[in-house]
Amino acid sequence: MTAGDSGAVLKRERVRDHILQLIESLRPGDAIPSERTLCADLSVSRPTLRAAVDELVAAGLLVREHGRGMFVAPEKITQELVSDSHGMTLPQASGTWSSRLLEFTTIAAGARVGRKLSLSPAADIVYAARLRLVDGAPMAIEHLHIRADLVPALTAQELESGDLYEHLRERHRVQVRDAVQTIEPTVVSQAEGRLLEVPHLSPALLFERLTNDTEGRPVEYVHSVYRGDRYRIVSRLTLDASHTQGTPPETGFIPGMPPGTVAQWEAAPTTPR
Amino acid sequence: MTAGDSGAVLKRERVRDHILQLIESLRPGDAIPSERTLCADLSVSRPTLRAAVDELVAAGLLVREHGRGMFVAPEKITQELVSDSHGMTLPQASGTWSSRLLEFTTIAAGARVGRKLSLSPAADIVYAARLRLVDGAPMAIEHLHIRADLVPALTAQELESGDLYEHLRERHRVQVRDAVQTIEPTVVSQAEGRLLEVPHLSPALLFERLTNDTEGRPVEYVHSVYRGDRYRIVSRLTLDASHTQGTPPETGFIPGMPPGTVAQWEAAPTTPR
DNA sequence: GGATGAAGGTGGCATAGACCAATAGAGGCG
DNA sequence: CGCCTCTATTGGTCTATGCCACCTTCATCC
Repeated sequence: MTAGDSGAVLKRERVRDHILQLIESLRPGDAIPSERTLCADLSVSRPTLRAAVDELVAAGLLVREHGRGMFVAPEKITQELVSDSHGMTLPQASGTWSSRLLEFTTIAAGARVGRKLSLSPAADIVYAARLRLVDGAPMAIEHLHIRADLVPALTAQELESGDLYEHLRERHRVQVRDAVQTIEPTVVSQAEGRLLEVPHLSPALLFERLTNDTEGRPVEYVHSVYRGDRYRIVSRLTLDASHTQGTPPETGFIPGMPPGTVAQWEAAPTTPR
Repeated sequence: MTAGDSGAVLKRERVRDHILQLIESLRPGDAIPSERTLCADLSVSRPTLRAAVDELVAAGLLVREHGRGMFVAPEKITQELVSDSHGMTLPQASGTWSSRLLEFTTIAAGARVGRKLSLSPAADIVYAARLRLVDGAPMAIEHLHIRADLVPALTAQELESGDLYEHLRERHRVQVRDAVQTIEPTVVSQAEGRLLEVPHLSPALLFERLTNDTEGRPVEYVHSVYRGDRYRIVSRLTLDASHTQGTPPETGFIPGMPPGTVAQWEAAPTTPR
């Protein structure tokens, strides 16, 4: 009995559902049987079982601990949305942020970054990689690329403490004004997973931000990866009159965010456990 | 030479980097050597090579086509941020949206949904699952839960065409006013992958939205999964005076989104190919 | 000439087995 | 008694191999 034995009922799925059932009968933190035990119970090979477990780990339902075993994940993040009848209190950003500098050099921009910053590929930029932590726990990896000629005296100290934008304004006479930011989902690589202390291929948010100063010059290009299990974006949407009373376009409307919507953002690290 | 031969340099990583290099020398759509060929070239087993490729597929750099081969992904979504020096034109939402109704029933709310909508678990809700398409291509799966007593005459037709909020207002006398929405990264399940036509475990965005009407009553609870390779969130951030001149808080600031930031959203499906 | 179908290549799924690395616990030694 | 080491267990990685399903191609047949 191998892969494609008619029916499209993958062995992985059967195994996954079995473990899922197992999880539901347990509480967060409880241990589940070892890989080898489950293999025997379900009559599947270990790679197959691991493939099934991989899904559950990626989905955040299970955590693995090398040498110890597998455990039901402490919380399901999708169960956290608060909505207390009237006011809708947001779990406002909590915890104290800190940074650990991973790298800090001045290098040539290169083609890709140069294009984004409207610079020659040979122009110097300050490149810094920071691990951002909340209450000591890793939350994000930030890759900053800043025009070197604008901040010739930028120090490592300034990247490790305080608000970078404030340092830019106070010490370097660079006043940031606006930015364009894109957000998309991604998964963490092995190296990123190690830094963020999450399993390989865990969901994450990828931010790309291009910041301009008051003169319209591109100042920095930031590329960040935020942990998906601890970070979420919360927005309050208000449907304005032009939409609720006007003629909404049949085509081109956006289900996720209705047109004419005014949004207020909060980006909040969610508290663990 | 097996797994942990000192050095922590995983074979997978070496293979991945090799393929990455290969990708960079090619253009989108180009084919890369077959799995078996690469195995021979790199002297690794096929499962190992597949594990490396899995990462690249999950990251959206490579696409696999059963029976045909592996190809460089049509676009690298991380290369699409536009920034034309002055105005910053956004690749505004394009394409025409349509819906395919997957399910449409009236059922009891249950504990979880009931809690979100401030209803008794036994109260009836209209549940609808929709596949949202852009120019015919799957973009998202939406699970809607609407208070049944507010929309007793909701039809399948209304869920398949036009703006739902408009139908609610015009036909059902329900005027939506605001909503709280959370966005977090996730990965698609096997079933979701099939519907969205993306590989299993691909990155995706999970939206949860709770919508209220003008009287403050919760109307609908929506749970949606958007393709990560075709959908992204674009925001324009403006740093206001209170931040650029005031005293930014040392702790509690949010790197992804500076405090005092005014954001204007666009949620844009990215064009394929 | 156009449809048919067999062959070979490709990715997809699964197996069995091996060794490494991290952990926890049992046992021995000081 | 306390510390250490040794061992069993668990997850982590990799190999080698097989079969299946899908796609393309090309030779064949009508």
